[in-house]
Amino acid sequence: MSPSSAQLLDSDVDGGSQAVKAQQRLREWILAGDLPAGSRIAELALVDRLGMSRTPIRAALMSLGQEGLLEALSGGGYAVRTFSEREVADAIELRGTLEGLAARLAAERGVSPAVMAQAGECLNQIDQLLRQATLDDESFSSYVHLNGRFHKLLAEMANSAVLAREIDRASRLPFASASGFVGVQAHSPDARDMLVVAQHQHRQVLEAIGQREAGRAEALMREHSRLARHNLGQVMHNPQHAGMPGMQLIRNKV
Amino acid sequence: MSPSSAQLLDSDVDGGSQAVKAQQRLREWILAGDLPAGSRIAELALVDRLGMSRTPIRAALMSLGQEGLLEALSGGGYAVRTFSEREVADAIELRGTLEGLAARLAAERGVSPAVMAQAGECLNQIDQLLRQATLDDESFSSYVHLNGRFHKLLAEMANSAVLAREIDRASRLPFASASGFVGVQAHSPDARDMLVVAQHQHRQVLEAIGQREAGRAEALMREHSRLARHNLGQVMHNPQHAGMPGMQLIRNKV
DNA sequence: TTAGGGTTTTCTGTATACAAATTGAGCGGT
DNA sequence: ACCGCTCAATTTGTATACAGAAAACCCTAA
Repeated sequence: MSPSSAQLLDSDVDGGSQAVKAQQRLREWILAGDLPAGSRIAELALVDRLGMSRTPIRAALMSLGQEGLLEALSGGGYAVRTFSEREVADAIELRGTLEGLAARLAAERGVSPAVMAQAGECLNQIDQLLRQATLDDESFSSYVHLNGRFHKLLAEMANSAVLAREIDRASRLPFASASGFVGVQAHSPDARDMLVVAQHQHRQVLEAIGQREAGRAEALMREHSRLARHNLGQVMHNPQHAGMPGMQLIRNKV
Repeated sequence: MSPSSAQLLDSDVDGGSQAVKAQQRLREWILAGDLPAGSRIAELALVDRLGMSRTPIRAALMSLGQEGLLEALSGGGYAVRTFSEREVADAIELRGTLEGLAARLAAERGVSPAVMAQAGECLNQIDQLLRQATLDDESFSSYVHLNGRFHKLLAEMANSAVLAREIDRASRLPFASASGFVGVQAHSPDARDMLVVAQHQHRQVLEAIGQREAGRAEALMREHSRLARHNLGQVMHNPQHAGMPGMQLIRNKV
């Protein structure tokens, strides 16, 4: 993985600036539920916990605010935001729509053989992973990694910086990301089957892009995001919410 | 208009905090071309020009960076960003896709009669405006205002905070916004005709949403954004680039 | 003349000090 | 008992001072 793109890897190596470090650690805390949701976050408390001055902390809070994890309060300051089930569903739909647009543009404009080969290799590795009848935790972890890589490649296939940027943004919310709910379903009986379906869609999308079938590529990518939405519904009706980073931020009612 | 949403109105009343003021004035300067594009923006120079300390200036720069008007440089700091014609086209396509999603969701979920009435009234006012055979500058200004209002209402019809937020974001880039190119074409001979076409699409979309025709609503909204793209092409091939705020940021070649 | 290296200068990132504003509690009135 | 007001304490927003790093510059050598 490239060091420039701070993926979902927690407690990565300490990023260059204090502000980046603060942003990373704060994001971890928010997703882990270590910060109370709804009430204002006192900056001075973070000064103690993070061991740095208010300046980089304020910068990090601002970034996380524009990222959507924090909401700006009227009187100033920020609070950890919570999401209704429908808001999460909308975020997934939004990501699916953007990825659909990327797939369509990729099909319309054509993709360099090198990138297509990379994506194909990525899918081959997933195929190899799914060859096992039962998957252990490590396999799921590998799948999450490969799946993220495939989606990232797909976003780059459109060769559009603005679109790639926006897809990245929409995938920032952990429950909206491409592999957000994969880990949650890991211990479900039909967990592997779901990955098989997802992988089939991956293949179809890549084929559609290769064949320059723009409409089909877009529709497939949209449908692909429905898997995440399905998983969301499953999870919300079962109290096994543990396992995913940002699950605490999804409030059951109201 | 609500004071909370800082629309496209330049030199609005001085916003509460210094940081907001800095953001507004910097945005104006960037869009007007008062800041050199490409090279690093020295914060100290802004301290002189804005008459405030570096702290709120840095906050404003960070916001404008995440807004897309500035790009973060490797060695730190920011530079005014420029856009290729294709990047602008992509930004328009992105906005159209998001607005299409909003229209589809609005049709699927249904819209309260109150909001539908507001949108209808908005279109009636546009109709009244277009009743004139020739439009003066004030009429175009009114159209821009009403058009922005309609698009904003449409974004709210989906009743999705995340989507509305993203549409607002995608419309921040002036040349990607719904009424970005309207003012440019104001003195074109077929300027009014184009507004007539746009208004027809407005009516069709609203009708589709009212009839719960989700697919049609989405397709119409996407097609509606193609008008902006058409205008982009027109403008890029004619050297009448003056008139629009952020036109300097679109580079002709490379 | 040009390339390279070292030095100086400027700039960004961070810490801290200060001011304005908001929140909360305590108190008095109805 | 409840509502409103005042005042104090905490908190955010801003200004400034400092440290490290990047960049520009100049000087030297080939």
